[in-house]
Amino acid sequence: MVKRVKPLSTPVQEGPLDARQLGAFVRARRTQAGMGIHETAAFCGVAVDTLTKIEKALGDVQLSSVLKVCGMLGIVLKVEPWDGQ
Amino acid sequence: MVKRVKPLSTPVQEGPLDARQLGAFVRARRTQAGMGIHETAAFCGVAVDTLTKIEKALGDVQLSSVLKVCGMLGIVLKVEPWDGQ
DNA sequence: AGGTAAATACCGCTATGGCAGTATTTAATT
DNA sequence: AATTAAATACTGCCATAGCGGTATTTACCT
Repeated sequence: MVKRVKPLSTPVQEGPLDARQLGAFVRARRTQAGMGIHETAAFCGVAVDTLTKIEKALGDVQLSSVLKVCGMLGIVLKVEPWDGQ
Repeated sequence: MVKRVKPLSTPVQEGPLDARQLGAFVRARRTQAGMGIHETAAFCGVAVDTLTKIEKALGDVQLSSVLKVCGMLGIVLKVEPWDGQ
């Protein structure tokens, strides 16, 4: 009777990051960690609304919110260098 | 007598991306392209204020603004996969 | 199918990001 | 040092992101 969060598989990114892909990564990471939305939002220091918007790519969000969530969930963002490293 | 934009070198990123590093990448990319702030803001479809905030990491910005700027300048953001690709 | 927890939807309220336009300061080139 | 464009600073307005709290819906588990 203990309800669990169904873990999603890590998406494969091709091309530059967009909001939808970012959301997929966040949701995958969260579910793989077995965490709920409310729990995770509190853990990351953002509102449930905000985390939902990130995961579902609804509307817009602040960069700081994205960085908070990625930071707390251990999602590493990289800029691909356009010249030799 | 034609004033030029002084090109900055591409920064080296270590660790997860933060607002300051992102700004450095954007400014490096813009100056390497020989573009001014006003020109670039218009080209990217954001206000001068917004581009300045991104480059100097002042205050906060919308994710959509960041993605617009990165997209137009050819800056590629990647999520580092946490399991085998 | 029923019970239970997670996810989503809804509600104002407040804070602030985004914008255009202009004025001012800074800095690159001769 | 003078010139001229780029960069920054300032102003006000509007739109909306962020928030907590609660209510509702969805979906997992036995």
